[in-house]
Amino acid sequence: MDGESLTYQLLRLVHAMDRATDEQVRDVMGELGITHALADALWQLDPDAAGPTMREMAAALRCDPSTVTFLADRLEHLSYVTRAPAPHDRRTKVLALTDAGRAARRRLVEAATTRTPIARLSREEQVALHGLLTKAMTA
Amino acid sequence: MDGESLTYQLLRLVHAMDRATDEQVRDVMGELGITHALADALWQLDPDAAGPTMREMAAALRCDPSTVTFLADRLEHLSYVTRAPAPHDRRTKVLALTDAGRAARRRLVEAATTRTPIARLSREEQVALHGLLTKAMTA
DNA sequence: TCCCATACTTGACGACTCCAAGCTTTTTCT
DNA sequence: AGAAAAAGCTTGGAGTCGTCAAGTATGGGA
Repeated sequence: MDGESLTYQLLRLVHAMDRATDEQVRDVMGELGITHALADALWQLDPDAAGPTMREMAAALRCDPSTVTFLADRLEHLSYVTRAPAPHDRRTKVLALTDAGRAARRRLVEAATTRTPIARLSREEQVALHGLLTKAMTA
Repeated sequence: MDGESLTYQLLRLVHAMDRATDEQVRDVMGELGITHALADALWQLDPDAAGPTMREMAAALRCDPSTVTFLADRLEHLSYVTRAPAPHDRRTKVLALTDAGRAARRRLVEAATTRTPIARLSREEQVALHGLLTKAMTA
């Protein structure tokens, strides 16, 4: 196995792991009445920090701002988030989790972290994995 | 950082790495005239092995068989794949890369493997990463 | 032969995504 | 201050993606 095909194998493994985790969480998304894209958006909302603006959410999701409008509409309708104009700049809308949204996000994170293939690794292995991934992503 | 949030961090890292790789390849997909889903399908076609049937492709992509019909239509129209009935069972259609398809796939794989954040790791680190990911995925 | 399972296709519908255009609010320039 | 430019969000249109249900053709077994 030469260097190129090792990287190729790693790409496949990373992709497979990401998809496998998604698949394990599908039933929870169904129970919450949300889709994959909505779950991604919920995932971005930190329960303990100030909510992002629409534009910041678009940057985090790497999508068009108008897509965030579409997603926020649905999350708001489900009462998982609120969308309020910022006091200092009324052009921007700030997204914030509701209590129901926090509960939904908690269920999502709980299911993902317990069911992902990563959970099968020991703590030492997870620490090693964290080191390698962090190095690759920040180098 | 407790065990749960370590797993959470790892999930974010794996997801971020998968997305980062996609993003680095976007321009190549544009040049090839294909979308993300079509690139995924092309990625599944082994240039050195017998092509899969539509159904096998659907299983590999974890999607509905009718979606493969849709994707194969476009790949065939772009002259990247052929779709021929299998001789022994004319119900099944076998997908195969054309020369142009092989070239397109090579460009895709080449761009992905050289631009992915994983490529920043040394060979030893990649081997370690491969061991950890394989263990998680097969355990 | 008749029945049924398998493989693919088609049509319908909803979800996702981008782009271009429009509106409101803020900032900048004169 | 007033006009112009910029920023942020929303709307409308189009194309892609994905599933489900129904239809067609082929293969296999009673």
